[in-house]
Amino acid sequence: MDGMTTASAAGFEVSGAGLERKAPGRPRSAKADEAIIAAVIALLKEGVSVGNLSMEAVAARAGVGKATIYRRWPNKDALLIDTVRTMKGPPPEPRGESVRDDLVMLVTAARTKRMEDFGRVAACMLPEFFREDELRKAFQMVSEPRRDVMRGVLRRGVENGELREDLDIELTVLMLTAPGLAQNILNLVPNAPRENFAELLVDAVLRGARP
Amino acid sequence: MDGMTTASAAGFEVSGAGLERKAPGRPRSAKADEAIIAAVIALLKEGVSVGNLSMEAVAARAGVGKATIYRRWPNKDALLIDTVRTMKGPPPEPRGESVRDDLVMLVTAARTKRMEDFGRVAACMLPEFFREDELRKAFQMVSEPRRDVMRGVLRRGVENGELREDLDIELTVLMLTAPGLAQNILNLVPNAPRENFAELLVDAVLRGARP
Amino acid sequence: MDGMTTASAAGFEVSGAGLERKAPGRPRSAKADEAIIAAVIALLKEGVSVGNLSMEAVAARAGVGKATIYRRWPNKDALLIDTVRTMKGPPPEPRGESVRDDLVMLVTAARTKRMEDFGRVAACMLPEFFREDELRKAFQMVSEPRRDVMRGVLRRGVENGELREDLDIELTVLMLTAPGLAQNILNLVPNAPRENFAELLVDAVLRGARP
Amino acid sequence: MDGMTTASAAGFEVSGAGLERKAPGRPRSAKADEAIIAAVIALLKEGVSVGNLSMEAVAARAGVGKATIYRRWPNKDALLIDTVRTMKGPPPEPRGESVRDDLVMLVTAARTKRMEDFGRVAACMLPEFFREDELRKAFQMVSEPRRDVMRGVLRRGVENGELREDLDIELTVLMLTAPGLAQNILNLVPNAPRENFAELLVDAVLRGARP
DNA sequence: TACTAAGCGAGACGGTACGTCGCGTCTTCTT
DNA sequence: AAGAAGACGCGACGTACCGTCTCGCTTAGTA
Repeated sequence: MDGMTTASAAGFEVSGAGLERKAPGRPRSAKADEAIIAAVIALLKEGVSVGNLSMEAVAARAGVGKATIYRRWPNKDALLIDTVRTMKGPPPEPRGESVRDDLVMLVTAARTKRMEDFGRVAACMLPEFFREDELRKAFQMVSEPRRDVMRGVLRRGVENGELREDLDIELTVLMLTAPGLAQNILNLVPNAPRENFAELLVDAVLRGARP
Repeated sequence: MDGMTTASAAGFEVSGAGLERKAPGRPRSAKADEAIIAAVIALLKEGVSVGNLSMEAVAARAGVGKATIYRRWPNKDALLIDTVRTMKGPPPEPRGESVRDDLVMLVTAARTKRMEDFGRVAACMLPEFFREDELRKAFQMVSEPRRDVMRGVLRRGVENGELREDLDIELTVLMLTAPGLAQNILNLVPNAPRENFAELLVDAVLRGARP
Repeated sequence: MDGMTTASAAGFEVSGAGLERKAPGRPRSAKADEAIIAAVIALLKEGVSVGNLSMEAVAARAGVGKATIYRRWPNKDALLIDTVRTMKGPPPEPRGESVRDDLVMLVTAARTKRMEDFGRVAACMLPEFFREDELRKAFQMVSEPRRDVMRGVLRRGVENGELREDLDIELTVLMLTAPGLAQNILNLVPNAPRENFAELLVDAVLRGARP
Repeated sequence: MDGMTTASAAGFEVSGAGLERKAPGRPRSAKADEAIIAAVIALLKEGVSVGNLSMEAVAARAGVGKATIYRRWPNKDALLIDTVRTMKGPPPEPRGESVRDDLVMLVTAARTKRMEDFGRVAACMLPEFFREDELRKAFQMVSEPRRDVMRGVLRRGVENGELREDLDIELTVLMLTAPGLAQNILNLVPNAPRENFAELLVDAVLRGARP
């Protein structure tokens, strides 16, 4: 699902099918796919809030007809989900030496410029989550691979004795992830530490997670 | 809140003046203020997402003309800010016995039904924060008093030796607050602990915060 | 009805009562009456069409509260009727020498600058006539005295042999009045004569009205 | 009218171009054009005054979105102009036998039920003429063809000796047209003749127009 | 002199309509 | 069949006035 280039699997659906017959008629233009996603990202970077991001503007910016967008995504939400997916890219791979270094790397990776842009878009979709639970799930799936990597690191730490045996993995994931979210996506807590944030956070968590 | 009864101080303004002459003309109806806020809350509770929450519907529900809303708030955002302020109510007061108990109480208080409703609305405003920084600040001000209470508890713990002398207070506040946000407002992390969440979180944090 | 100065008889009513007891309380300000009518006229002269003439603007221009207007006139129509009445003033008096000269004078008097302003306002009320027949009647009453003068001149002409014995007086009044209306009020016929209009019209009509 | 089928040439513009390339995109629906005009006429016939004629009501009655109206006409005036044009239809053709009969026919034709409806609408637009001179001209153009027919008849009468050689054609047109206007559009003169109005008027005018 | 009742400027009130914008769909011609 | 273009029905936006209703303050005549 991560490696696909066309948007056809979006809209909350999983492509499912194995070998489909080649469809008749003119094939969809891959160029259009990219132009559309790029247009969304460009507009968002220019400061257009998602509420103000109109499909009309996206189409115009991408040099594409509105129908071409709706042929690929059933609505604005689905388009945004795929945009988010594209922005995130593949999860980082831990080096595997010390648990602390890996966690610092993972927490840091969640706070790059790229992820800030991602957060910007993500935040814009939150309101819709209350309306459309499918959308929320689709969004969670975008981040799940990264959390899985972190779970792996923590499990490794428990196994090799670096971390307490009875460590609550899910809670620890949340403790390591949520502060970054609150900063990136919400930017809600005004005067939280910004320098060495990852180290500070990981150390604070590990202090209570060691045996 | 803060003692002000009319909504006129909302919309990002501070009333400022001390004893102003009574404004001429018919005064604004306090009944309308309340009816409008109540209508917003009612509609949100009925499952209307903020994106779908129309000023027209609010006016109709409140039995009020649209102009009466716009006379008080310049736009939907400002109205929602005030709604949020109203929904939150005053911050809880810690008992002052053990730091752990106070923190558990504070974290729990952030996860009541009332706060969930609050989160629902808050989430809907996030997108606008990127457009309008004033709005973000206004929103942060709504939550700041609660965070101040938590800071007080932590400082007390540092002073009486219950907590490490070099504890990073802001980081700890973030660690105690963010996971709840991520659950309440974002509900983004699917399988995080839900039972005894407050105890589990506080204990995990304290384990690394004790001397 | 023509000589009254206050607007109290407007709104399609006739004052009726003879000697009323002086009402208690503060009496209505004659200054306000005048200021309101003057404001309407001023605004209309500035090119505000009646459709765009808002009671709010009238009140502001007159330095008067809206209620002060509505205390005197039940609605915009009634106010306009009275404005029209004021603009017209009393009908002219014929000299009584030759029928032709009197008619020329009367036709001319209907085309002064003052009457053009009147026409401007009058035109603006026409649409309402289809809605409110009372309004039409009230308006007709404003012009009736002038037409009565013309009827008198024509009847005198018939009696003293200047005009045909079987002259249709009403039709002749219409023939002498309507062209001026069509020019003044409607300005609908683009290239009709404008110089010596009154003489030309009266002579053309009389040519067929002499014995 | 004038052969144009879509409303696109209305709104005070002249289509101008000769053979334009077909515009891209979905063409405007001719059905909508008709439905909108029909809705206006229907509403007016039901007694809705033009002041009370809301675009919203027109859209609803025509089963059309408001934007569809505004895509064709810039405002209510332009829509009414086109409605008026539609209501009027082509000018009547004189038989060409006697001048008197032709004039009676023309004056009569200006007083049919259809023309009364027309007058009803026309009256409603008068107020706007003072604001928007373009509108007045557009309106005059609607009636001009009919006046041209009448000018033709009068000129023929002058040429064949039925009418005075020095007859003022424009003035005579006005004398024959204005009384009907004053009755139809204004209904301002209360007790003017209504039976045989056309014959009476034409005879009165001709009495002074014969050699 | 104080009381009472209405008028007054100001402006908020519940409404209705405005003209605009964006949604997601449709209909045209072109590639 | 997909594409660009753009019209379609719908519904919300924020504004402007309507005619009504409070406000606190004159401004008279009556007590």
